[in-house]
Amino acid sequence: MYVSYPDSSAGSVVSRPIGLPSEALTLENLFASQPTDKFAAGEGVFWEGDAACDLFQITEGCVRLYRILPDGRRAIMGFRFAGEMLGFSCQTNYSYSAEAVTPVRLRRLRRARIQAMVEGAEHLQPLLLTKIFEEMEAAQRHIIVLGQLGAEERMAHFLVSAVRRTGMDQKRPVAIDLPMTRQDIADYLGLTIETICRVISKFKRDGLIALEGRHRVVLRRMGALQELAGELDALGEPSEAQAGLKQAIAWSH
Amino acid sequence: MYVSYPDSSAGSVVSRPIGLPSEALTLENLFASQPTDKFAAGEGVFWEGDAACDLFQITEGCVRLYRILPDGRRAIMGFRFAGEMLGFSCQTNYSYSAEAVTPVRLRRLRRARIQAMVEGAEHLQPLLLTKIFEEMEAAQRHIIVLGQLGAEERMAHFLVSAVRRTGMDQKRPVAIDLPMTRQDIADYLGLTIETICRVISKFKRDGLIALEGRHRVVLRRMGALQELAGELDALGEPSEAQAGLKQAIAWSH
DNA sequence: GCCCGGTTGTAACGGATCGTAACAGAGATT
DNA sequence: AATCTCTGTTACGATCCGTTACAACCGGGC
Repeated sequence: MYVSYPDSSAGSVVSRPIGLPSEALTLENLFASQPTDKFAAGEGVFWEGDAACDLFQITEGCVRLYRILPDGRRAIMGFRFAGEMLGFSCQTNYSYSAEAVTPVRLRRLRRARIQAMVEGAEHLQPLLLTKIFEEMEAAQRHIIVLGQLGAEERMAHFLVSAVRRTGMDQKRPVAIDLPMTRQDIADYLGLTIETICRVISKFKRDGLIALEGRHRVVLRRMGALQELAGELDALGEPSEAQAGLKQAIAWSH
Repeated sequence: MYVSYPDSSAGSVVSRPIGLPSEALTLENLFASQPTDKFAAGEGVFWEGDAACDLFQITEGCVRLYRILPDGRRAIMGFRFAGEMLGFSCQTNYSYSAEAVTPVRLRRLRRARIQAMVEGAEHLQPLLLTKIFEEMEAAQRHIIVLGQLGAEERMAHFLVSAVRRTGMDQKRPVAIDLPMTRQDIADYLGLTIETICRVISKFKRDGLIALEGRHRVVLRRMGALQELAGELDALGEPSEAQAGLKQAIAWSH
């Protein structure tokens, strides 16, 4: 059962379930009441430089975020999977383009709408800050990966990091989907596609991983991979969301 | 002439000049009323993991921000020069250490104090967001430099970027100070000290730069350097502060 | 001035990564 | 099933950058 509130922006309405404490007015709940858009694999969601009017939550599929350099090189800034959000760290205009890697469903929230809601629900502000801080931490980890790690270390970090995001943890025989292409991984890790392939092959030879088709990897020796990755994730990734939230609350109140 | 307000945290007070329009309550003005701390070259200001209670503005000198990896490698996340601020993108705890490169003077603001002030002066919030967005943009540029550019391109970007920060622009014979060591530059650009030296020597041979002692560089052919850097800075660096401010205002109101 | 230590510069070498190209495989189309 | 196309894989030579070693420079202290 839902109730509608008039929205101060553009005459649209905002719905939320009644009977829940106002603490349940989370970003997730806000997104939940939005319709879902569909994108085919390879389709663009928005482009670098577009006015950043919307925030997004991926319902299904995988999205790549990237920038194209003047000379044509592509730098992938990150990936977003089902359940994750994007757009929070952008200013007036998106600082990267977003493209569907797989078929994607997503919900979008107008910024103007969120801004209006913050007026009446102050506890929303820290939730926004949380998201920004999370993206900042991810960017800093990325900087370290690109600046300090070798090819194998980068790949190991990428795999371990992918497992972390799925929630399942530590257990030895974990299988994950890597829906993006090798080229995507290369552009994300600052390497070439051939180096990606070579490293994957080496991991396979050494028994660290096994491949089940192109886009599915079994991580057979998580310990070894984590060691290769340099325990870099241990610095704040698991409790990231909690720490971010805690801080965001401290910030705005 | 100043007036004091009770501060909700720990019995301290907040001062600001009276008689000015409230728009003059900028971060700069807040810092201006703080005493300055002194640090000798090499001295630490704070350490990664410390509770992030303070924001800082450098009054004089240069500070390096870095993280130490488990295996001892050092990743320099950035430098801060006189007039610049730091600490905004950190959560409950600092995500990097800060060390004086040269003798440094800085002013510090307690976070709790700023938070309290935001209550009574809503227009402060967008100023904080601006700073966070600026650091996010810098991080994204850094990611592209480390992931996509070669050694010469990285160095060219570093030099051009340093000129941009001083304010003076485009004019051919520009001389800048690089107070940090070659090792610092190497750890910032993800290269070794020898590669830094090689590239600097090559730039000198090719007439792109001239050296006046170790820590002073004359950029003789800015055009060539900018071209090498891949016009990467053109993507938002000059108007960064304005765009950030504009967005931050939109965000919080 | 002189010494001394740390920083910086130079060179030679080796290894990691890149670029090209040829091939293999999977999925789509006919 | 046959073909086509795109992606992925492997091999090999080229290049870039890291490693090692050592010399030169600079600044501070005596």
